[in-house]
Amino acid sequence: MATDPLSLTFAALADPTRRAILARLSRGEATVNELAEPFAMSLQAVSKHLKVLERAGLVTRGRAAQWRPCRIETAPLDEVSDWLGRYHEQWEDRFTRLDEELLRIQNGTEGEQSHE
Amino acid sequence: MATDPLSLTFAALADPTRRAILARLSRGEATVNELAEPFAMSLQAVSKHLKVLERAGLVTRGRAAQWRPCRIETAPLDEVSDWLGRYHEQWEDRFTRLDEELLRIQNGTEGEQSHE
DNA sequence: TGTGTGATCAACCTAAGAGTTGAACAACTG
DNA sequence: CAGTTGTTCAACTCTTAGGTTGATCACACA
Repeated sequence: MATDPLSLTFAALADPTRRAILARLSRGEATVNELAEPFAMSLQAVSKHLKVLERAGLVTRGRAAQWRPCRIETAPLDEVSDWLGRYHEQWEDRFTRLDEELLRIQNGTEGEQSHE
Repeated sequence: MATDPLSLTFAALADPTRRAILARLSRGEATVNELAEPFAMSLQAVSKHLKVLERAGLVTRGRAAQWRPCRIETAPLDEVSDWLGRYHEQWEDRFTRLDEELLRIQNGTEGEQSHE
């Protein structure tokens, strides 16, 4: 797998379990046990998911006695948002170009159109 | 891998090559050869990347003689944007709660703070 | 000090991702 | 028809992701 930050973030988000963990964490900190409770998988599996989220910077963990409270971090999501944003501009550009093309077609500059 | 739409989209985006392909396609349609040209990998590898993008609905392909022109599709990116958006609201909520907490601390309602 | 609890580490399995090469298919072109 | 070009299919390798179980570590508490 690619190890650049954006790829790590996207990869971390490409799993429903991990997205559910983030959803839970967005409502406040939680321990590994609390996070694992809703899932039909072992605690160790959830721990691994947390590691993936941690590697992507989406989660940080504190230390309180034998607990490791997990907290969501928003910075990587901001990066995703930025990335999306750049595309959104380009979509608009693209739509603009499409509009122009449609105008050309409507003006009869273009020949017949396929129906695909 | 998970096969729900959002997971497919995130997984497709979790690769720099595929994001570069999308960047190229956002500037207009392109053939497989054109898309493969900048990369130091075989044409077949790029073809596989395109399949991944296609499965996620990020790319559709036409047919023109022996060419298969690729076109970017924005719908899945909109889904990502929606997903992010839901989180963004929650961040704001969270920041609001943090602000409240900071106020409480500044008012001396809270005891000493750790420096973590 | 021993014991229960929270969490991770280690080893293992299976499936899938990402790349390769070689062959095959599809459509234009001479 | 033969050859060339664009693209995909098939088989193979290598690595990693995601899950399991069992052992271990870290801390609290009686």
